[in-house]
Amino acid sequence: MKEKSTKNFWLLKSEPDAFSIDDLQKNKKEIWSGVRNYQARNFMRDQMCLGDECFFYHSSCDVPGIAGLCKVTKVNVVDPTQFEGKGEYFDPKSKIDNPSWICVEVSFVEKFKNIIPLSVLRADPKLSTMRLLQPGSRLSVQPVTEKEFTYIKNKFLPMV
DNA sequence: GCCAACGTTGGC
DNA sequence: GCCAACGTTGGC
Repeated sequence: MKEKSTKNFWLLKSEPDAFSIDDLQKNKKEIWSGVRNYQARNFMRDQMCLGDECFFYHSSCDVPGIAGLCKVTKVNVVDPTQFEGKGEYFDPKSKIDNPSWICVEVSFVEKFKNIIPLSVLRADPKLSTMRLLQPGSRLSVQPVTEKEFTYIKNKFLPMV
């Protein structure tokens, strides 16, 4: 695993009430803890590489959409919240010497002046195959193709 | 607040 | 290993 030398691209969802792009800007970096979905974990554990670029997506809010950019600055991070007994993300089945939940650390890159709303992404036929836009796509960590990533940056960033 | 889609759990 | 019940996600 993690033998790829090319850069990967991702979309990370967060509820801005809990943790927003502003929080990431303030903190500079953050451990992407609390993910409790195996598919999402597998992406982080098996495929994310140092330097991978990520869209920071705001979900469950007034205007869901892409709020900014971050990048992967640490891999194979043991999610500390799985061992926090009283915490929301405690996992009694996880063992200290064989942790179930592995994540990454991401660092702030850029906050867009204006969010790129989900509705606007959805209105672009060129993005119709994007994973985020598929019905019932709930994965909080999901891959984005390089094509999609650069297309979105080129199309929207001059305006936002 | 509704609800559809999806993931997880647990009995059998 | 099936599948029903339940919980969660997240847009609207």
